[in-house]
Parts: sequence; structure tokens; C-alpha cells
Amino acid sequence: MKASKSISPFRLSSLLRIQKDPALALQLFQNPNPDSNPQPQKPFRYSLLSYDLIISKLGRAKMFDQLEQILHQMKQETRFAPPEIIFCNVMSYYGRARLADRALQVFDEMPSFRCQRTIKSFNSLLNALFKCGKFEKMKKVLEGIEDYGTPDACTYNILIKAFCGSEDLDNARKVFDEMRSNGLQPSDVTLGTLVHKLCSDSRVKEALELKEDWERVRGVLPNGFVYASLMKGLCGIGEMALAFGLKDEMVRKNIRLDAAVYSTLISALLKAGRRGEVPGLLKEMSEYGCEPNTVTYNAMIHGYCKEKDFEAAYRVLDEMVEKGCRPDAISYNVIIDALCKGGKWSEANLFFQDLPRRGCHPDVLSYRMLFSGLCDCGQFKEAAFVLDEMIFKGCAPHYARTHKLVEGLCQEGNMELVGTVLSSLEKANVLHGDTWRMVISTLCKEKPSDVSELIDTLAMQ
DNA sequence: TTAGGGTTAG
Repeated sequence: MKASKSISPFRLSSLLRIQKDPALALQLFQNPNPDSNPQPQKPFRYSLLSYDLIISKLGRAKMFDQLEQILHQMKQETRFAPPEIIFCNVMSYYGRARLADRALQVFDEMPSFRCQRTIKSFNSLLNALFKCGKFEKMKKVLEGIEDYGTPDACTYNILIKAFCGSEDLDNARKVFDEMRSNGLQPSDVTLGTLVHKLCSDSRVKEALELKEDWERVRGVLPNGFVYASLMKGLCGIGEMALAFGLKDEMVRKNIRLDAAVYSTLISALLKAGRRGEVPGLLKEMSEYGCEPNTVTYNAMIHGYCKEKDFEAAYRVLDEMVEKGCRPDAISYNVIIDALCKGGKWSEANLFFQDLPRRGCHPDVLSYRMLFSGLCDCGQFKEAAFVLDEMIFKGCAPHYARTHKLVEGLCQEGNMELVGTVLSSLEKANVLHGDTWRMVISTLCKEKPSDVSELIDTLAMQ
């Protein structure tokens, strides 16, 4: 039998780059020569690029345990010292996943990878802590900033964003002043942060003035981030014509239009009942070489669901898959919520059960929406089943809904299921005193003999 | 993918 040729490190990185499925990419990384005959004697020499690619794929897919394994493997490599950017990215993934301790751990371990920490990785850690809401830890980390370099524009932008997010505009202003006194010019990123904050506080007029001033006085050219925030703010106060005017301004000034700008406008059109204008906008988007992404499709799904046009929403979902754009939890949650609110609880339940086949794992909101919908539709048995599963998956339900479920079951006289639900809630530590009192009061009225049995059952859990 | 925007609900 002819021996098959082993894959080269270069070939592996090319294959990893085009593999969209992170699980398959990991399989490929772990076993780059599955058909090799005989099996190679020497261990595979992974390139730094392959490490970078697999780490980014696992990070984006939130496959953190596998990512840690790859990091551990990379630490054993003696042929190279990994570049700082890999660790910056990993901290960024952990920040987005609200895993502050893991981000801190990565930062602490960088020297053991023979990687020097500069202000760049310091900024990544700072931003990860901010995303996790760990403001006290941010302060503590900032005390040691001198060990890693001088704060740069990125450091200041993170701090401005953090103070804006915690409504501490005085400190945001102080950081801004310090940035300038240290000779650093505010950038389009700084502008984007401030405009976003003003718009989310409904101070759209001030945001527009700021954008004009910065462009005229400081020469800061607003980018797509700035425009998308302004457009959303304007649409929110009913000034859609002005929002569309900003899009024209972007074209005039040759500022790159992107999917976020169009997603904002499509969402606004649908909220305003101007569905007929959406296809034209999609066509224009395509003419500017800009493809719809998951957010654009989600805006359409939401708009069609609001109109109870579920067929159109399903068509968008199919189109996404056809075009290689992966639906996310929001795509599905919007449909589940709308089906429930439209009384189509059975269809919502079936759709929910179908999620794993569609390659999507329900999140806490998927469970809460279905659970709430089933309670609202009076489908208490189904709701109890979903509750059990969501608690098992570690997703906490809202008190008002669980109370309504138990109340519904009490009214139906299904005390056996009440017992099961109460023990599930107790196990998840979300059994509220009012719910408990309501059950006891119902039992005392209807079946006093069952009270001690229920207490015994719960005591045994 | 060291910093900034756009889609769901609550």
C-alpha cells in the first residue's frame, strides 16, 4: 500500500483558516494526519499561525475548556515565544464571556509563555475587567500600570467608556482632559464612545453637535460607529428622515457604509411599519458591496414576527443559512417569543425542541421566553417540564413566572406537580417565600391532609 | 482579534 503524504504545517493552517465549524477545526488540529499510513513517528510541528487560528476559533465559539488545553499545549512549545496579540485576544474572549478571573489568569501567566507584557495586554485585561463590571479590580490593576508602559489612547478610551457606562460623567471628563494633557489626541473611537453615550441618554442633538464640532475643530472624521449610533438615536426620536440623511452624508463624504448602518435603518423602517422599503434598502446595501449579517437578518426576523408574519420570518431564517450566515440565539429567541405571544405555544415548543438540530443551543432567554409563554398560555404542565430542564441547565427563571406557574397548578388541583415544581425551585435556590405561603394556604383550604406530606417531600430533597 | 456602533427581552 502506498504511504500517504503527511500534511505540512502550512497546509494545516490553510485548512484551519477555511474551516468554519470550530469543533471540526479542533478535530483537524488535534489529528492533522488522520489518513496517514503508517502513522508519523515524530510529533506534529504546529506553526504559530495554526495556534493563533485554532485559539481564535475556539474563543469566538466560547469553547473555553478546549481553548485552555490548546494554551497548555502551546506553553510546552520551545521553538517560539507566542506574540502578545494571542493573549490579548484570549483576554478579550474572556471579557465578552464575563469571565474576569480567567482573563486575570491569562495575564498573570503570560511570562510563563516567555511573552512580555506591554501596555497592549494591560489594555486587554482592563477592558475584560470592565466588560465583567469589575470596577474595583480595574482600579487595583491600574495602580500597577507603570510596570507595563505609558497609558496610550486605547487605555484612555477604555476608561472613558467605563466611566460613561457607570454614569460617572465627571470622571469621564477628567480622563478625557488627562488624555489631552498627556499629548494624546482623542480619536474617532473616543468620539464614537461619547456620541453613543449621548444618544443612549436621548441627547441626540448634543451628539450631532459634538460630531460636527470634532470634525470641524479637531479634524476627527466620524466613522460608521459614530453614524450608526446617531442614526439609531434619530430613529428613536422619530427623525427617520434625518437618519437617512446621515446615510447620504456618508456616501457624499466617501465614508464606508457597513452592515450596522443598514441594520439600524432596516430595524427602524420595520418598527415604523414601512416594510415595503426594506427590499430597496437591501438592494442598495448590496450595490455598495455590503452584505447583510446576523444582526441585519435578526432585525428583519423581529420586524416580521411583530407583524405575526411567521412565514416571512422563517424564510429569512432559511435565507441566512443558505447564504452561510449563522443564526444566533437572538434569531431563534425572537421567533419563540413572538409565537408564544401570538398564542402559538405548541409551535413555539416544537421550534424550541428543534434548536439543537439547527446547531443552536438555547440560552437563558430562550428558556425564559418559552417558559413565560407557556405560563401565559395556561400550559402549566408543559411549563413545568421546561422549568425542570432550564434549572438543570443552570438557567434561573423569573420569580413572577414561577409564582404564576405554581398558582396555575394549584388552581388546577395538580398538587403532585406542585410538589415537583417546588422541589425544582428549592434545588435551584429560587423558591420564594410568597410562593411557598400560597401553596400552604391552598392546601390548608383544599387538602389539609397533604400539607405534612408536601413538607416531608421537600425536606427529603 | 488591545478601545467604539447596529438586532431580542427585561
